[in-house]
Amino acid sequence: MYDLAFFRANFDSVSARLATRGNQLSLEGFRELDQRRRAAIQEAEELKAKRNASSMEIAKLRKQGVDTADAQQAGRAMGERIGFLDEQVNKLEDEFRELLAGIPNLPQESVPVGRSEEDNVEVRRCGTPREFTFAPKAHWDLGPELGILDMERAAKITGARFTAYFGLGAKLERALTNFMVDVHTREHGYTEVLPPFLVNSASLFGTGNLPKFGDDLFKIEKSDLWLIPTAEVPVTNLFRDEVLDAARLPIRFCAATSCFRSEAGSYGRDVRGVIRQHQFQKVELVKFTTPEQSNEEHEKLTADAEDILLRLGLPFRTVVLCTGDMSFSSAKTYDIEVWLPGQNGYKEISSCSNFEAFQARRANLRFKGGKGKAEHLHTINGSGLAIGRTWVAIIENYQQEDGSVLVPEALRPYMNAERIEKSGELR
RNA sequence: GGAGGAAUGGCCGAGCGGUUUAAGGCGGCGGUCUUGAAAACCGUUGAUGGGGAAACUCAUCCGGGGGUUCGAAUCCCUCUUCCUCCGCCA
Repeated sequence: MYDLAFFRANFDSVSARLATRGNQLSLEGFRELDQRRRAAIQEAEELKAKRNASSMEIAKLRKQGVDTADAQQAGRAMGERIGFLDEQVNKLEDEFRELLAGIPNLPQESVPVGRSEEDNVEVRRCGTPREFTFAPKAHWDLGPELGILDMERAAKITGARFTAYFGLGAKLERALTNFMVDVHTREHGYTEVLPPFLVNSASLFGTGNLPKFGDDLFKIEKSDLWLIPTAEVPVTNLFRDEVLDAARLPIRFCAATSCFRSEAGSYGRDVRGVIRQHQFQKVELVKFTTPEQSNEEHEKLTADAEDILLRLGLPFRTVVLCTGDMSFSSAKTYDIEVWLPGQNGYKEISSCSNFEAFQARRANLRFKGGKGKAEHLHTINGSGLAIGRTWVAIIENYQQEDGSVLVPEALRPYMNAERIEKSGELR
């Protein structure tokens, strides 16, 4: 979100750059609205100044025992007019807020201009997809065969797009979470945080999910609480309405949470397996930085996420999203895509974005150096990584001809097993 | 869930209808003194919006929202959060 002064001063350039995202801004009415707002403010404030002076006068006269009925009558009339004008100003400012809150972030200069996924640009590729000497299976076949994954029973107890894990399958999910959090906290300098999984709507406004994208979320009935779609929401809002000491920046947080998404409008996409679920686990990385630090910290955060894939020996590629494919709040986004033999292609496993001051303005996140004024900080976040999709990548990439799955070296201490084999527990 | 108490600037804290134009302290910043520092002393201090080229000036802000009044940090209503006690409970 932009503040009004910035928007007013830069309307034309903002408008031109937003066009590259496929957004059309209508200039209509904007200047006229602005004019009316300022006129109402001016008249109201002049009247308020008058009323203040008159009240002081009344106080003085009454001390002297003079009758002030006429002055009080005049004051009452002024009060009525002020009330009317204040109401006008509030209405106009609400209109502005709504207008400004609905405008997406500006893409950085380095973001390729494009219209869809097709126009994203690959920036690097690591590891080589394995050559199988047999036909590799997809996880939706392999998981049930191993007795570690049951989607049908999960559909019974809850519904479509939910799943249940058993035995070493459940343990693999837990091992991945611990492994990722350990690497990020011990070696990448992040502080672990365990936030609430439910948030209020002010938090969702802060990250840009509300007011436009409420349909993607699950809401708790009869309350102002929503299930988090990602840990980004509670963690980014930790410092909402606060002014942080510049010396503390950058602040790096790492949070493992469940995530809940309604997936409205994704019918027919990724319907098989556990690629797209209403509930999934994710380790999220969130940074608060100064404007000067943010690009470098964004690159580092992306590398921190990639490091998990390197350690697990999973092939991946990283793409920079084009202007038309970026999310509402982002100024620049890298997607990391892992190789999945079951799909014979790369699939998104992490999305790392620099939001610059966009979320900071909405959530009123500020920092202050020694002498200067408080200014909005920059926020960055990315998955490090999505647990469910990493689970899929391991099952599919490490499958053996006999139907078992080899556990990657890095995970063995967490699994206390070298291999996932058929379990008799689930029939 | 019940009964009480509380919320004031970056922090602590006074004020409880009209010189509050929010006291005082801490912290921060600047200065005096000092070889330097500390201490002491002096000065200074927030946010948002309007007008102005600027100096500056006006308005708003005492948890949020509403009300009473010529005038509200102060009185009334309401919501939120925190504290104490009781009840229930991982």
